[in-house]
Amino acid sequence: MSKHPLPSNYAPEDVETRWRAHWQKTNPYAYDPNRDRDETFVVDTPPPTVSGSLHMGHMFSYSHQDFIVRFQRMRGKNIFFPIGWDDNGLPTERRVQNLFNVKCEPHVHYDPNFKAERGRKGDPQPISRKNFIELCDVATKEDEEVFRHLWKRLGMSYDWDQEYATVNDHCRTISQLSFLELLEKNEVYQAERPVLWDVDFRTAIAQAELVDKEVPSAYHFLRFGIEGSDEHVVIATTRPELLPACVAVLVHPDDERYKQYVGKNAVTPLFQVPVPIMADPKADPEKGTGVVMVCTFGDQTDVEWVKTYSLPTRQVLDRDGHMLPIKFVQSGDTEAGNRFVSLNPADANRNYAQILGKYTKQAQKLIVALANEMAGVIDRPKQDIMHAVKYYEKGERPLELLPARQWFTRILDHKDALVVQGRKIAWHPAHMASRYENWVLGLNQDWCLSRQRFFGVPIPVWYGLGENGEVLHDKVLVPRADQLPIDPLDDVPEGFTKEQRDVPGGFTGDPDVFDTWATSSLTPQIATGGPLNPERHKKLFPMDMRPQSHEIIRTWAFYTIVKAYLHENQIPWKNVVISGWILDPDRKKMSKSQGNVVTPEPLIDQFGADCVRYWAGRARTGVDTAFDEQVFKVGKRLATKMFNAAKFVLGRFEGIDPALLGPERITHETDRAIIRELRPLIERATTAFEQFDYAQSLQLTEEFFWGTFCDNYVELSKPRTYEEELSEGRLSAAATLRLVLRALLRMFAPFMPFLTEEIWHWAYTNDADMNETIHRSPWPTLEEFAAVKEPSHAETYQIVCTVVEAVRKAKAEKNLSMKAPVKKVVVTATSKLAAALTPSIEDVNGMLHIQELQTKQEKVETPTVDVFLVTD
RNA sequence: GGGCGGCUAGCUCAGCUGGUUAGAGCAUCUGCUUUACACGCAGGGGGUCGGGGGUUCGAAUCCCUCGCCGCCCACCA
Repeated sequence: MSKHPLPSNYAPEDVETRWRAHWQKTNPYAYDPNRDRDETFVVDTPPPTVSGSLHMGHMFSYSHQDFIVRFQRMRGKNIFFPIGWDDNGLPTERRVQNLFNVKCEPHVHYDPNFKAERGRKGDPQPISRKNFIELCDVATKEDEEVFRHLWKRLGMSYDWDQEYATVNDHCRTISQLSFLELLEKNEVYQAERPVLWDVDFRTAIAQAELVDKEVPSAYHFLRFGIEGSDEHVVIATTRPELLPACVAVLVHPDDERYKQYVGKNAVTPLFQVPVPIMADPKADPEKGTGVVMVCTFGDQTDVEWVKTYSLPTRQVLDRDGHMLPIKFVQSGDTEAGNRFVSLNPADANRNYAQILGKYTKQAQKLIVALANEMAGVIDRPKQDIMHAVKYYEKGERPLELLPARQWFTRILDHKDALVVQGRKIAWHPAHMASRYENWVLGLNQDWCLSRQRFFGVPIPVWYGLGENGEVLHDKVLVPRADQLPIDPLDDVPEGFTKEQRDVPGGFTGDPDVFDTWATSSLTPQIATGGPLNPERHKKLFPMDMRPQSHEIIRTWAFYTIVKAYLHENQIPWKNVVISGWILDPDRKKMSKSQGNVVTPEPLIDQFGADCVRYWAGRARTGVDTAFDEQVFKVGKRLATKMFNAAKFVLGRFEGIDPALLGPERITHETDRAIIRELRPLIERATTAFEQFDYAQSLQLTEEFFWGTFCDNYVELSKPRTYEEELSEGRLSAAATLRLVLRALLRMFAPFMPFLTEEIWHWAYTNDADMNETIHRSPWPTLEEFAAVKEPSHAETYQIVCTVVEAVRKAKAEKNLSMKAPVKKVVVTATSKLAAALTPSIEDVNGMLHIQELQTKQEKVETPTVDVFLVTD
């Protein structure tokens, strides 16, 4: 690329396209594996979910990462900043099903010759999990391209050689290795127990994936008879359809209303099932009627009570949320399976027949209708309420609790240790640490790892089969590490042949896949190579920074901390940097379902990537920000200003031998004074950035650039730069302009990488060497300006600005042009100060066209300025 | 119910390890063709820093309390 002629107008499209292409060729962001760890800054990049939609939040939070990375790079750090794509999970499954009209059937075998057909008509074609995953690869490749394109346009400084996708062999191997290691350490285990179950996705989920939704509901007041008497108690329930699963009735031990019934049996309405009435302090007399029916899998408390009192298990829902077949039998018949003792089996069975096979919601309607028809069941009219119900975050119907065999990772045992780990990490902003801690302390279940889905990393185990073909869950067959990744539905365990699959005495593969977080929690190991590349892992882990948003503290951050702890007793990174959300102007979260999403690319088209990044840079860590297009306009103005200012400044020193423009040439009072102002800016902007506060750094730099530099200094120095002779004053001004702009450009570079690179190459690099880049140039330091002497008075710059302001104000009040001549300005100051200021006051004269200057020497604390305008 | 965060000019936000008349940008008003930039420049108006207590010579900044708003979690008979 040859040096570009100075364009007359700032056209972001042109500038950005050229530099994007140039960086693509020169790869200035490559990671150097040979440099030491203490010179390296390691980022645990968030892999975006590629099958999800692109939105403003992406550009927002990814810009934040890049600011910090670019700063660290300019500080001389070797940057490890990989990029990954998260393709696991439900969004991809759904996309592939629609795209190719297929469905995954875990028990169909792999067909190596299978060819998918886009937009195929007819019924979905059943294919094996392996074939399905191959299709996911095809689809996600296309989705990745969309993100890759955006990241490049946005100017993300990734090392594109360190790219990964969470579904590729490497990631599946890392994920399966992690599982096997934790299995060996007894940190994962399988158990059959009630789990949170989504009836649409037909899978178990983890506590971290729960969300509450406020939904309309109602209390139904049902009369339970007291066995052997005419009395009854009334219970209030929101789930009358679970009545067949009722196994006990509880009251508070001190509740005078019901004390007399404890020890007796209640009889459920409609089904006439006798159940014990027991006293339990957890029964709240204030809630409902103070009487609670315990259903085997009603809610978490029910599950606890069933366990505490060894109550019988009555499963009434299947995995789709339908009412299971149940038979009510006479007392004396054995109660087993779904046979429950009833005082009146005939009525009970007739009533149950009405709801058999129905989905819960419909069953509820029917059972309420039935109760209303029958005398003595309903005690009083239902009471409508709104209450929060647990949902899977991606689900559309309420979760149920169902008994199922699942794999779990132990986390309850490690709660305290995990809190300690969290405290070893610096959270930015700091208060985000309490979100983590809150979450850890509130955990009440181990991490459910297995999902009854298809697209994901397979759980790498098989089970032996018994004589009768029953699955022997105790007989877990594991692969060797060097066999990974495996799919137990296609691969065969050692010591078996493929003919022995699913036959008595043979083996069967675990049909489940991991929770996507089981893999995502390993992004550090995926990037370093983890156990597959111990040398490199040791060098890069723990990492320096994890950037992410706050809603996934309980998932991504938490699980990553869990894995690092369980595997290595380590923290995964030293810093977590949290980005907020983009809210729409009404302060609602922008999301696709809300229809308030602004798509990213048109904004880049309109304003340029630098402006979009500027917009992101204005938001502090962790702070949710209302989307405000005004900010883009401000960014655009800043870019234009920078473009114009740079062009001008460059013209002021162009053609002068750079050897004459070093810091030692800065001899003039005003010039030394602005350098004195620049020093604290460099210090503060640097400190802010070191503390991950990019927004503060940007704000300080912007203020200095616009106010101190452009509006005042450039004007003050202008007359001297137009002198014909290469006088000391002119050289001093030219050197100052050159060096201050050079520092400011670098301080803007992390935010506006395209424009700053452009300007950098106009003036600050060797023409021949196009490998030079502002992005690998050193971040400004005080040492650069060490050769510049202090001004003779510490407050010169401020006082000069006061004088300027006074003159400007006087002119503005008379509606005069700034170039209107001023008859006289009198600055009253102490003699020492007046003497010190004289050279700078000369600059003011030149700038504001003052005909006569007087410095009056008096003993005043602060200088005063009197302005005498020309009056006709 | 618990936790966290926020409430500062019309709007979006800084400031909050206590210290001169509380800041910026946008918006608004008055001017200015000033040879880098009208995508500019200068100047003005506009806030009892959510309410109420307290500590202090001094509080937007510290403490207490109340009120809204948001997020997270728990309970959900």
